[in-house]
Amino acid sequence: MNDANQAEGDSMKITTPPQDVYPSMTVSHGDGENKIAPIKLGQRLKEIRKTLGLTLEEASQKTGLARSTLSKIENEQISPTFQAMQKLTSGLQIDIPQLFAVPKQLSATGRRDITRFEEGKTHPTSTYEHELLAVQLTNKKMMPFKSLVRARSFEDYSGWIRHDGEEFLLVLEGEITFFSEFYEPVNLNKGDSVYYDANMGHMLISASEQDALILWVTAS
Amino acid sequence: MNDANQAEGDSMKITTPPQDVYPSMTVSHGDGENKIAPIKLGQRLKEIRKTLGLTLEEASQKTGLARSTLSKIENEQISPTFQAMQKLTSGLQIDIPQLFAVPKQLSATGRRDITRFEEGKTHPTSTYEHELLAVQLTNKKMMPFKSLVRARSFEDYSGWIRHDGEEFLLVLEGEITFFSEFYEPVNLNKGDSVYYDANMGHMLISASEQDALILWVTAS
DNA sequence: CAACAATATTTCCTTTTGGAAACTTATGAC
DNA sequence: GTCATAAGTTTCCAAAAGGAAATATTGTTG
Repeated sequence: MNDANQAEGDSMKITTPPQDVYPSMTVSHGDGENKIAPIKLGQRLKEIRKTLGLTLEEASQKTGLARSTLSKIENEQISPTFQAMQKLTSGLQIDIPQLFAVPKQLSATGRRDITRFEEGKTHPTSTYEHELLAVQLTNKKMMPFKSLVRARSFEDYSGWIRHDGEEFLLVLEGEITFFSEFYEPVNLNKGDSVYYDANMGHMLISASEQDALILWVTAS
Repeated sequence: MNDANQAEGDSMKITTPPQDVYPSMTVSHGDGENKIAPIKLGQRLKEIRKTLGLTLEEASQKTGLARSTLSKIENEQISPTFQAMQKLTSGLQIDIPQLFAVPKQLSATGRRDITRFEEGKTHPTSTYEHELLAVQLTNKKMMPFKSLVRARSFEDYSGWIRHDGEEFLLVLEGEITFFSEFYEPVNLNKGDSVYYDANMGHMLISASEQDALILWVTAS
């Protein structure tokens, strides 16, 4: 289906998308492989402690965990409870993500995930039917998903939807009414879109008899 | 046994978008800017499960943890072990930092920008006809735009397009062939989407007779 | 609202963790 | 080398987590 003619174009128009769109051009080649390595908690913890120049006894004092417990954790003899991990991280002044930091998330170049039509991960709720896209990639900057907005009424909701980040919404099919905390409701038809701060209360309903289909992208 | 903070529960349960949506966390190591003081792990987990539309039973299947255990974790009756948390995060496809993300409440500026169908800011090039959306908002986390893809062959380009950030693409009309540096070309039809690291060279052409229409969202 | 099904919580018991102390292994001084 | 001391590991037991099944709660249908 694809006769990829790898022919390298000579010199034509360099199609550079609108300037506003592409802030900076960084050409960096990465490995191209994005592996989620298994986390060796104990090992990692030991490294951290050593780096800090602490003995088990000192670490014990700082964290409030017993020497023996620390030893066992480091040697992977036990799996610490969340509670213990909190003591660890606060006592040693490290933050949790650091503990779990997958060594090289940095050069995450070369990731790609295709989601075919209606083959996303669906998550039905009473008012929406969400279809998550690109679910194979984690740690994304954006979260795209489609939603089937059921033809219902305002009363189906118990309050504003509100969450961190910004949201972009595009109507793919149908017609919706978009409510938001600081603005009047607006009707959005197929092709219309709205970009808003998701901390602002918002919600939407299908404005017509049929269900509406929208695309949603969120970034925090 | 149950100091149970069930109080605020009811009126707050709203249909929020899927959880992967809220990365809101410093992914990379680095400083300790993170205040991870009040983590309500159970509460947070419950939210996540709900937004994924899962029952305890289903979550149990996916994670391999017993229903009862999940329940107890969600209700903060036990402090899960690291092992349990790993099962949780891998089973539910969430990543750990996310679990600890402090839902930081920042000033909700309440910005909003509606772009009506075909009323964005157009930006024609030889290969595309871009239509920028939500142009009235500056300093956005995401840059959404539609593009009419005119390019028909590889030669229309002079090389890979490459820029900072991540990109999400959804085919609105027509059919395109998506080329990328580290993968084989793929054909994408209406409704298909792809998410990729924009540092990876990429480009696309219309695969059919007509021009294709796509939605593009970029975040850096 | 009874009856039923689906979901969530609690109980009861087994397995595992966490801690004090005993034990073992470095590291040094003499 | 012996002795002394610090660092790390293992033992043993109380306390807490994890799982199966019972119980409670919620939601649906006639």
